[in-house]
Amino acid sequence: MPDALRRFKAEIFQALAHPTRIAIVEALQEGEQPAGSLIDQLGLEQANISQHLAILRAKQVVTTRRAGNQVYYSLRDPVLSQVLVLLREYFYSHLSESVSMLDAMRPPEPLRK
Amino acid sequence: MPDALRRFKAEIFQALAHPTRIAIVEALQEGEQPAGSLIDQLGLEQANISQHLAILRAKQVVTTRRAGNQVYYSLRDPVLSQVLVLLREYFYSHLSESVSMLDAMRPPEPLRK
DNA sequence: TGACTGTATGCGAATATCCGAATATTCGCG
DNA sequence: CGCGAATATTCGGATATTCGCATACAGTCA
Repeated sequence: MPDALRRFKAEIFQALAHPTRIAIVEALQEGEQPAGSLIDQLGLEQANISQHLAILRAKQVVTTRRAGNQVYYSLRDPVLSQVLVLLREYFYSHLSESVSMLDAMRPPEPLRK
Repeated sequence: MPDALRRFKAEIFQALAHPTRIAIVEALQEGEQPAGSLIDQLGLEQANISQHLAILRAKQVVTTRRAGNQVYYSLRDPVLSQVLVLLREYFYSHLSESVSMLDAMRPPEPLRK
């Protein structure tokens, strides 16, 4: 039985395991927003954001509401917000190691090839 | 600046985005354990667990302590534990949809090929 | 209907993840 | 040193993610 729970948690983590999707969730913390507004804020390709939204939808992290032309997105449960808050504290409480981890991890695009 | 934070969170989520790694973290909630003990509990290949442990180490989710022959693993910060607790509540509070999501998502290996 | 805005989906290529099998490494002991 | 136990790393192939581009779909308004 707890195996299903573990798979479930893994799915949720996977849904959140991308900077763009985290940005989306953060933006939705302020309240529901139409997709277009998210696209503006994040400044990425419309199709790309829509794909990430599809993932969040599939994992039921967000819910949608259609209003005429637009689709409003919102977080399904504020608990997900809390998770992000916890991780922010975690990040700052281990700031130095955390940063070095990020550095080490993704040679984050060479300044110039 | 918050971009680094988002990348950091994504890395952590990614680290946790696998049932085996969740099982490891759950096991470590009870306290530190040597790798061999984890292998016994989870009943998976030694190499496989070691690979997952390497990932958790790289993302600094766990820390290690060497004692002679063995390597003891422990959670670096209990906040990660709390995250799992929050998700458990989340899971149960949306139980029916959650289960159907799991079903829908991964036809979880057909009973017989 | 047709044109237009907003959103979603399909496809292909580059990259990353996962697992098993084989091989290394490290430590303690005789 | 050389062996055995505990743990780590490497490699290869199958599968999954991510992205850009092109296209499809839905709703509104004239």
